[in-house]
Amino acid sequence: MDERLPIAATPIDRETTAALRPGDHKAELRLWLRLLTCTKLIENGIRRRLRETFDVTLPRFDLMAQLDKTPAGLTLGELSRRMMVSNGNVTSIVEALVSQGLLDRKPSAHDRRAQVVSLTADGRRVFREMASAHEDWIATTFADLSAQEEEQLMVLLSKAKASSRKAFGDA
Amino acid sequence: MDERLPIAATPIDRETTAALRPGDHKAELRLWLRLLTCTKLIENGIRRRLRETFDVTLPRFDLMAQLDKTPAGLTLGELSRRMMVSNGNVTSIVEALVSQGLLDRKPSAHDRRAQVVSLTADGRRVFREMASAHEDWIATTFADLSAQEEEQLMVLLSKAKASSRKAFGDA
DNA sequence: GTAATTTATTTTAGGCCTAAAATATTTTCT
DNA sequence: AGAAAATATTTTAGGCCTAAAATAAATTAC
Repeated sequence: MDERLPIAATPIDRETTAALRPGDHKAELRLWLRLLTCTKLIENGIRRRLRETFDVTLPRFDLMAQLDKTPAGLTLGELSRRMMVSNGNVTSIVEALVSQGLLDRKPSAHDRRAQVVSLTADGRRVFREMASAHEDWIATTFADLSAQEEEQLMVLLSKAKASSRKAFGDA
Repeated sequence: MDERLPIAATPIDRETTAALRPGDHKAELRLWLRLLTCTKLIENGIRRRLRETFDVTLPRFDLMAQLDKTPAGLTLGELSRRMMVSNGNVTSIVEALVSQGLLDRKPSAHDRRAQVVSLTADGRRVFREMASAHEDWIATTFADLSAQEEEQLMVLLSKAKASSRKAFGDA
């Protein structure tokens, strides 16, 4: 038997533990799972409310939100980048919203490959109404966190975001 | 003009500000968007790596992860609840994995309505290999956060999770 | 014990999503 | 200018996802 000190019996921090067992990153795994659970929980809740209250899907709402932030309109490619979904996906969501009369779609002035999409007057009116309710639902979602906790969470998520970008590359 | 004190000029905390403007919850909205961005960033990165390295989809990996944690197997309903996706969705993912020989599917001993799904020996071997790489990718994702920051993030997300559950109901 | 309700799963219809290939246009290089 | 590379979008094939309806079996309430 090994007669040396029982190092595991000494309380040591997690970094050291990880260093002793190079392949063990259970803490990070748990963190990721919690992040995922948290997001899915909120996402599913918002999705349900949007459907029940306004009969709209979450992706369509999200796309409209991007356009509301940019009244001049966005190209499909920019929408794709900002929403972090594929090009083809944006094409079909835009198609649906255009046919509902909520979006306007016109060729770009400078680039004949590109199309600029923007909210119609009706789209803007509809979106603003939904956004107001949405904002309240989100507020309720975080109701049990203090302003300070929200701020801390914001800061930590920013770090996680930066770290992730570095890990996976911006491409 | 109103001659009373210019209350907005006094530095006050955000809670108070919110109370003065009942409909304003921009801070929570930004927090939610950051949470979503962070999750999508990691999810997309992991999805890409799983496909490139193991030619497997993320939902299939996630389902196998649930079963690896529970060697005795799970019913489809339990899988659905734990993965927070619909019943029908689980049905089709299980179908794909069974036909790949990675999952075993048998009627429940006590309940003839239910089916118990578990990893086959091959499925377990394949999953363990993927899980090891996955764990490393996740570790890299959070590499720029200290152990203390990870712990703080974990705690705050737990609070957010509890708050969300309360807001949306457990149903 | 039978009827009503609940629970587990599957099916259906439709929408979201990705990756990869195809098309059209613009930019860059020489 | 002309060829090559890059960019914007669409299309295609296939998988994920939901909601709602349909089955089938178990449980609950008379």
